[in-house]
Amino acid sequence: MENFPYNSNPNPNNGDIYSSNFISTPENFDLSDYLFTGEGSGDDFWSQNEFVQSVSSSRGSYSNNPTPTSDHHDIKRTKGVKKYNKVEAKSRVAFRFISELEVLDDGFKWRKYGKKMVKNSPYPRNYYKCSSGGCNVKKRVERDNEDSSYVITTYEGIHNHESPFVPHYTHFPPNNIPTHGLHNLHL
DNA sequence: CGGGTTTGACCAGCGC
DNA sequence: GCGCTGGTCAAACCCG
Repeated sequence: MENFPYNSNPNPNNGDIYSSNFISTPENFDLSDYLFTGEGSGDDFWSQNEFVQSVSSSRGSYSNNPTPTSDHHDIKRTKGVKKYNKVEAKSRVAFRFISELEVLDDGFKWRKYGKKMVKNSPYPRNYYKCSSGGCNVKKRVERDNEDSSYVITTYEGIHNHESPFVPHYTHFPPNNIPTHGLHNLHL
């Protein structure tokens, strides 16, 4: 934890986003680079459109580049590879911040399960799963190929448990996260 | 020895 | 159909 200045816990199940220590080094973290994404089904916490509007309208450097991967989620699997179904949607949250370190210590335990070189980027993308049993939250970590001082971390899913390291804060409704938090905390 | 990391392989989706 | 790309698995490996 001491290697990373932010105690950011993006889990919408707790209120860390509103906690005073959510951002402890504002000079390194531009909240307008702090992205919320949802799935396209419209039934989610935040639809993709809501995300684009609420974030890109204020600045949104990634508004034209929302999390680019296919929005599918595991339902069943064949040999070695999961099959996906868009019907099952999960929330997704993306952060973009300046850091020399690529691993954001967010209070959860993550197990790395893959590393992949991605097109149009000299930097690999790393894949992590929450190592807590029964928790299917994943995150992807990659460097911004346009500005390697930035690290892009994308969380997918919602933890079904509390952070083992971060105290629980007051509950907040997920619907309140995006614009409200952005504007209140804008630097 | 248990848990995490590395890395090659596998598969699905997509564009052509 | 084919090739490319992204996401995941899992065996081997590493480390405390």
